[in-house]
Amino acid sequence: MKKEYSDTEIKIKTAAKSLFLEKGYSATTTRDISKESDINLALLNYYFTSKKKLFEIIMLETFYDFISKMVEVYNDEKSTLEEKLRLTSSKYIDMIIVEPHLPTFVVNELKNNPSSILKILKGQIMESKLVDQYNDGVKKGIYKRIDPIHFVTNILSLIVFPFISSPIIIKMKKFSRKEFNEMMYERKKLIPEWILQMIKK
Amino acid sequence: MKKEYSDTEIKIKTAAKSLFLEKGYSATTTRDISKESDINLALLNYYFTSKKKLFEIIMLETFYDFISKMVEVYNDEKSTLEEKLRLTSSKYIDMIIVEPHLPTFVVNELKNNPSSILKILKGQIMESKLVDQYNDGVKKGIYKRIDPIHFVTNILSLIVFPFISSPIIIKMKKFSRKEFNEMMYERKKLIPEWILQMIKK
DNA sequence: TTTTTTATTAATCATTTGTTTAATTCAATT
DNA sequence: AATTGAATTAAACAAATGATTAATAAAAAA
Repeated sequence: MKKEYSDTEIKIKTAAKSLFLEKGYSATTTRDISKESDINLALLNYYFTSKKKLFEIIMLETFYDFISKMVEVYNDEKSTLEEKLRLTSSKYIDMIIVEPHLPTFVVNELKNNPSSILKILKGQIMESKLVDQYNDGVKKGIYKRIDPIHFVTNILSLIVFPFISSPIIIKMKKFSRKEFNEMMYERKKLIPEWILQMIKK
Repeated sequence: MKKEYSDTEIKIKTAAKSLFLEKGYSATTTRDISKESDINLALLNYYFTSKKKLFEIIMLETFYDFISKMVEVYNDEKSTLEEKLRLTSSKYIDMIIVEPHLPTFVVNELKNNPSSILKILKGQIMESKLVDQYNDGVKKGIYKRIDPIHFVTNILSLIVFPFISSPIIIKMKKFSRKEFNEMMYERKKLIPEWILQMIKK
């Protein structure tokens, strides 16, 4: 299934990913990529046929990584709901701090490439162990009965949106990037607590 | 202060806004705009000097509208904190349902045009009546003491992020656009309740 | 070593894109 | 009616861009 990439291909992909993440598809030129990866311009088409195709490969891989990080935790058999919340919050915030352009890239380029890429999602989240555990809690009468989509949406919203709106937050609070990250580290602990308060009766 | 725009200028601006919102700055060409607005290509530069300048005008106005909607409610003298939450939630969701591309556009193009546009924000939110009311609640011991930035961020996250991630939600739940909107109408009521539960001791 | 295949390069092509020019039409002013 | 300035147009320009070609170098197979 997985393709083996040569050194040159990896160089191209690495540079392309970095540029696509930072500037988006349209604002990134093939010459940008060739320069950044230090390969000849023609090699891009030689290996990846077109800019579009190259982008699709990167988009797919990136989105897959983005979702996997969540799905793995959501489907862990041993952990409780609360532990899953803590782990998701922590892992996601760590991941995005390392690659701050990730969420904007994903949500932004997603609206143009919907169905084919979004197939990855099928059932992975709405039929996860986490949602089961939430539904169990509802049956037991400890959690409120609302559509689990709200539960799942809220988790992601509280984790991801602050990164997407980081320019606004940084301006409002006169934060440095470091201070902003500290705010996000704080949220690692806070978000699971908030989510629990939201669902508890 | 406010410039009077001629018919032609309005036609250009309307078309340009629609296209910029949908496809972003780089993916929108001046010929797209000229076609969509049914004006001669040269008129774009005649009235707005350059694509860049035109974009900046639209970006500024759009961001201003986006923020004003919030700021007006946040600074209302008569309403309680709870009423402000309900009104914000309701007005924002209504606004974005009408213009679904708005949030993605704002957050996405914002990272390229930071300081000059973000000046609008200065103090408008963090020194608002809403934040005062939150701080009062903290002093009275009814709300938890956390940095109000979290409070403000959470409101916006729960309202706006679902729209940004609508392709994901729609795919996960096999929603139609109509069903998705109904989910968002549901959230009008839910979000203020959630926020209160998050801050209450 | 020779041959064949693969990888890399510089140059070039055909479009696209933002912008400008010069001519023309339209509207207001004298 | 004649004149002036603004608005509009078609055509063109120069630069940028995605992609291809034909030649060369390197590696693998014979």
